Amino acid sequence: MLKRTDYCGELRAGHEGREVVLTGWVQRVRDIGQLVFVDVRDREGLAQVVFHADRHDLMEEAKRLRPEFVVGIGGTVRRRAAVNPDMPTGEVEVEASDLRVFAAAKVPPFVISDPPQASEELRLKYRYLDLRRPRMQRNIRLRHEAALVVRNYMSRNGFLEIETPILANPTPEGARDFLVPSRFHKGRFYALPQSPQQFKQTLMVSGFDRYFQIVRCFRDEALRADRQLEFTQIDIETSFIDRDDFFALNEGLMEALFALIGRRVERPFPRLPYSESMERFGTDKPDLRPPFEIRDLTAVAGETGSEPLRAALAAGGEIKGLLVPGAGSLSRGQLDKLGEKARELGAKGLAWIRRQGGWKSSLKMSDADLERIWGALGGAEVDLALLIADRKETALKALGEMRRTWPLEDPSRRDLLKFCWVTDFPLFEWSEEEKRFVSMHHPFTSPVEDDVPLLDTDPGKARAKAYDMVLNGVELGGGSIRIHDRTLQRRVFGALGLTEEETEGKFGYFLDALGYGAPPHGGIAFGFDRLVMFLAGEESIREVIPFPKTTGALDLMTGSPSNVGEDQLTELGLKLKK
RNA sequence: GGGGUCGUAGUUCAGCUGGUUAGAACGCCGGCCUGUCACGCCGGAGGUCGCGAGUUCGAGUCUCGUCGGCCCCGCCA
Repeated sequence: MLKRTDYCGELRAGHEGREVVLTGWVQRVRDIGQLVFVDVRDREGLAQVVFHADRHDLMEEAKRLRPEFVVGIGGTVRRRAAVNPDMPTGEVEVEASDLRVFAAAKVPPFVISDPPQASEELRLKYRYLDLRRPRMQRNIRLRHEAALVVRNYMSRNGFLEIETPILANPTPEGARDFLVPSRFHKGRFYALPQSPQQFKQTLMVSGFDRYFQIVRCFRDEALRADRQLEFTQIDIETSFIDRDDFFALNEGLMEALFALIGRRVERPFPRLPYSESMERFGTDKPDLRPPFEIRDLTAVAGETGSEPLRAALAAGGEIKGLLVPGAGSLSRGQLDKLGEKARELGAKGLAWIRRQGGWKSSLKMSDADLERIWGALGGAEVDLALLIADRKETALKALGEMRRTWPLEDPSRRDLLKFCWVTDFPLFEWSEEEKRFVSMHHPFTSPVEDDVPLLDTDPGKARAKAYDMVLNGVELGGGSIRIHDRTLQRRVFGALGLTEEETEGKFGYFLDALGYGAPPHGGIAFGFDRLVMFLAGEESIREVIPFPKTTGALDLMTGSPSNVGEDQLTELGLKLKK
């Protein structure tokens, strides 16, 4: 057995004259007759190996090499006559004196190269080949390094990584559970955890004080570019917590993670209450890169003579405006397109104003009135004002979406890292489907003290001690200060419409635990895959997961999920319908 | 649950208002080539047009269904 001395991708001019042994996969063979060049690839990169005619036996063997053969090569590192500046190892090559073919390879269904020359479908079917691509090797390595940063950072800050069960209880709130039938107790089921929420809070009751875990979570919901059935969270919980200190801790974690890609992070992160985020950006995960935001024009518009605006006001609506810098030269067609988009987003219509070469607007209004609105928005000559008069939520949502998707006039803004905290979320939201309040975050989230009385009178108005960390319009993580008082926890369950029996059945042990001395505590959970995706500059979570499922929830490589035999079902006390 | 889009050599794609023998590039196979590095040159093989019905004298092309990929809405405490 040839024993490797160096990785292919690590050979440099300094290795000149050294006897080396390389192992790896054949990337490409260039046979030019009396001379054969073979590029050999391993996880660190490519190296060129050259076979000369004076070693006839070796060269004949080399001519039989094909892409993806696994080889070991012994030889001497030589400086190249003609340097290849496109290759990190381009200053040297290995003059072969030994060649071992460890394995031949079938012709691969696609060439291993970046960018991939195969559909994602094919890549997923032959994932083991796709993962050989340098880009995938880099992504998976980055994932490892990110996990290492998290573990080191958390441990340095006094946190213990503690494992929690994968076989847990179904939860009445939240996403659909993956169920696991119990063979010992037929008819009863475990559920895979949507998050270790109750366990980590229980660990706080047990006095572990500072917990974290890089942990797999499971949610049986539709898949997306940024969502998988199973995904990984950085789960964190601490006791006796000061919110400012906790925010700083998490900001420090981001600082450490983004240092992996050489990016500096501006701290502290700005904080904005949910209501402000909605008013200014029309979303609870604002992208702070675009340098413009939504303004309220309700008061100004009421003073104008515009019939449609006054009618919207009379109907209880509000008027919101978005001033888009430099967009004053849009064509009528483009403006019509925007109007159509606004209607798709649920607004009744979209009005616009611009002033290049005199006032122009879709609104019939006096110049004085236009001037008034323009002034309220602070518009300049080249800008474009967009107005929506509608129900407040509709107007904000539509303008927020326009803002979010507006192309940035300055491309360098795309590269900015704009973090923020969104705080004071509503505790509950009304579920039309279930005709009851449901937790916006989760049922263990503490209400803001002042709003506790609202639990009985007007639950929809109660605010929560919940927070999200948002980066460039992407939710990286969310958490809250938890309820550590048993009585308050019961009241919240009550407000959610859970009966005494349900509460006892699903959360009995937990309420009991809270009764034995629970410290004030809180925490957060980050989407680890999304973070790595951001670090890697990828558009899909599947690019940072070695073996992901398709959006149809299939594993194209293994064929999972699969059918099971009657025996196996019977043993579990299960019978398939139909 | 809903909407959009795609499916044609091994791969990535082209294929017009339905009409002769379904093309290109890359890859693959064979030959030549002593400094290549997307090597080059010459030659060759390779197709269930995802699958199933239907319309038609005739379907890769039109219709319906179905399977699969991707994106979005709902959903994702």
